[in-house]
Amino acid sequence: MNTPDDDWLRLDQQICFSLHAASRAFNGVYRGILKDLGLTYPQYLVMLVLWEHDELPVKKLGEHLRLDSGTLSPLLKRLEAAGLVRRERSSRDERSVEVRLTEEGVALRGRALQVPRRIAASTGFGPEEVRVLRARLDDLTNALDAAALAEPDGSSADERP
Amino acid sequence: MNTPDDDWLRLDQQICFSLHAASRAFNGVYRGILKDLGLTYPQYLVMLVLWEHDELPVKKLGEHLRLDSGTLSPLLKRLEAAGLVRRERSSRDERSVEVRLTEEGVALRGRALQVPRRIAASTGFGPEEVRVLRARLDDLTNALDAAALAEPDGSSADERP
DNA sequence: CACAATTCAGTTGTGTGCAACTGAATGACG
DNA sequence: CGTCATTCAGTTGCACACAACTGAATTGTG
Repeated sequence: MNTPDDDWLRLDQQICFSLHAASRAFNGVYRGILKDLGLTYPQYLVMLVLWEHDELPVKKLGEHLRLDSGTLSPLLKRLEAAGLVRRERSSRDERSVEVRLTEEGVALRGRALQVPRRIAASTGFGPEEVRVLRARLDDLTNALDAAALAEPDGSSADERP
Repeated sequence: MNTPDDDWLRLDQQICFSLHAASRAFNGVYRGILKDLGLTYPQYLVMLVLWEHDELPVKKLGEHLRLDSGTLSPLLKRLEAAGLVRRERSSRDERSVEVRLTEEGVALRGRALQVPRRIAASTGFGPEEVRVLRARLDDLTNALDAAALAEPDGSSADERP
């Protein structure tokens, strides 16, 4: 059972495509539902974090979402333009920018409460299935992240002083 | 255990984030490995399809990958600029454009054969685990696609005057 | 205290992904 | 045969993602 290279390539096509497609399909379903709130999917992710924390520096936000400032900065500017968040440099540390919800941003949470319900209704997934799926995806992410750290490319690594 | 709205929102945060993060982590691992081939992840997906079919109109390519011309046209132009594919309008149907591999494109397959092996090595996933994961992701995609069709949105539609 | 290394947000450039549109070619139908 | 709808690739505009960089603030070290 050697599983020749050709078969591996075919299999890779399938898994690559499956994950890519699943991600985009998920995005698409949320897009339709979030349109009512005037949010994109990544903006919704940011708001979910802020509804939990209420006030957070950009750095922490990025750690929660695994996103860097190159993605977050313009995104937060758009959320600010929409009146949902306010950004102000920390007086403690002038390098840091605190992101906090406006009243409008807090109020939006009320309307967002129906989103998970609509998603669940759309997919027919119950809380248990969601939990299982989430666990598997996290396993995958952890494996991939570990792999990315272990083999950043070819050779020249040296990441942790 | 009625699972109040607040808990649903928290759960939604987790599954949203998990899928989003998994997709990006996957992308990141492939990015590192595909850099050697000079391909991006979506370009690799296109090449995988072409290695199977050798010649395909843009339309069919889009059906295989669930991508539309808005995404494929510029991507294919880049692959053409890289010398991997050639695009020529069909003589049968002047609306259609046939995409076919160049010799270089065909040759790249040889170097790509090591990609799945390196991915597998990076993640420690065997063929069986890959198959199971793929099946779950396809289930998810099918559920989400069906949901997207069933509930395109709700209000301002007006798709065909 | 001075000065180099680090941390942080932001900017720039490239490559998707998708909606909406354009324009050319084909097909359907009276 | 002529007109109108449909099909197809391509373009435009917007919003991520991410790498690489900038510039300001802070920290660590001597």
